[in-house]
Amino acid sequence: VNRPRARRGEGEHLRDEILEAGRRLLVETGDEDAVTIRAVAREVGVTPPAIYLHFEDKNALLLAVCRKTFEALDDQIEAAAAGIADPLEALRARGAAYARFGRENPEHYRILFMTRPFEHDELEPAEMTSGAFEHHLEAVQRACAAGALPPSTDPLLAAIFLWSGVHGITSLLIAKPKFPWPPIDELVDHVLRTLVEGLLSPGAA
Amino acid sequence: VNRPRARRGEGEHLRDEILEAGRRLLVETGDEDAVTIRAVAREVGVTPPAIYLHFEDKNALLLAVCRKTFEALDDQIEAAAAGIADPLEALRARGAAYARFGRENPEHYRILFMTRPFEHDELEPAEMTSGAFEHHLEAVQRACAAGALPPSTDPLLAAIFLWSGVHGITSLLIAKPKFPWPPIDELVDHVLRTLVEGLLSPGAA
DNA sequence: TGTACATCAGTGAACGCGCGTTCACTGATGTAC
DNA sequence: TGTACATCAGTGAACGCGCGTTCACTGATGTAC
Repeated sequence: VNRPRARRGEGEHLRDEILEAGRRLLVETGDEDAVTIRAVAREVGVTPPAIYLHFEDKNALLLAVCRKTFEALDDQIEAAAAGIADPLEALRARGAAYARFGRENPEHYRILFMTRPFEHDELEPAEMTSGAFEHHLEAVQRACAAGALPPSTDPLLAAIFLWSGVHGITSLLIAKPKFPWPPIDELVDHVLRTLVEGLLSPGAA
Repeated sequence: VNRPRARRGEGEHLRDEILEAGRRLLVETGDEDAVTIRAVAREVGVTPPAIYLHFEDKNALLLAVCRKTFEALDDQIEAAAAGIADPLEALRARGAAYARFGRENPEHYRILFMTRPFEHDELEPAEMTSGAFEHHLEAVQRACAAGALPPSTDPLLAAIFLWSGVHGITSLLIAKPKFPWPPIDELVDHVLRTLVEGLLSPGAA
């Protein structure tokens, strides 16, 4: 519970340490409720009131942790799809990256997509997602423009369909770890392919 | 905080009242954490220690509430599919009933499918689901037997695919109420139809 | 029919705990002169 | 170069709260004789 005090201009440094400690607590305890002001302070090696120098309250702290995580998710998806020319392949790669992120960071995924929205979050709708959904929608639109999806396809509906499908398997794997799942990699791959098949069917307007 | 004491054999009556109060708290507060021993006792009109006459601890109480809810979900799905001859229609009707349950009982759905599994739950895997997944799997197998799905279909994979797809849209609607969803009934219907289209595609082995 | 007594559903008070948040403060860092 | 002083990143103690759980108890209900 001892640590060097920051120099004059280095208040921001502690802010970063606090965020990182919040992230670490989430990962190590696997419990959103474990991220308390006091636990974070303990983790950083600082007294609880020091947190308030950098965050208005507990909610603001959690919100900041989430925003950081959203950026990481978006980055990983963009990186996975970069350089893939075929638009359907790109959609599958994006979905695979999304599912992988969820399985590698289950507690972050949980807080992003499986918990009740925060109380005072005017930023939920779009700002909060750091544009990840917009990027996804654009990828679907590119597939439509390339003629890779049926002409009757509504890009927004198709994008939501894919998102909810990938989210479905990702979140079930997290929520029901004891369910007798078949081999998980094959399962996720099968789901991704079958989802895209559904979009390709001319029956689904 | 006054209520008539139960007669000799009527201890079970209070047990039911406790479960019902737990369910009500979940619905009214919309917060799993609001279901505390003390809050339930307050709701029933009894002192906290009285809860322990009927449940070993807080976990056992929550578990009992969940089991009750699982039964309700299973019942509603079975009722929705009863009397539908066409096996694909039956699958769609089951999915629609599942999604409806989630939207009408968001907090129950959350506790059933979106929260961390409890600590000492040897019953998670199958007993906990009250056979709901088994019933779903049987419905898929009937569709296979009737030749309504491609012969290469693996019933277990197909059942998980449908479950995760319906769960996906259901849980996203609950977790992201502020997202600019298109009209919800049409959206859910579209997702259900497109999921089944995916299964029908011969490409998805 | 009457009475002593066992049963058992529930009470009331208390325990120790960790939480979010506040407040007055301290003491090293950098600056003005 | 030296010193008084403002700044500001943090401390330490305390607040009131609700929680899960325990323990010794009470008092109406039903039963044995």
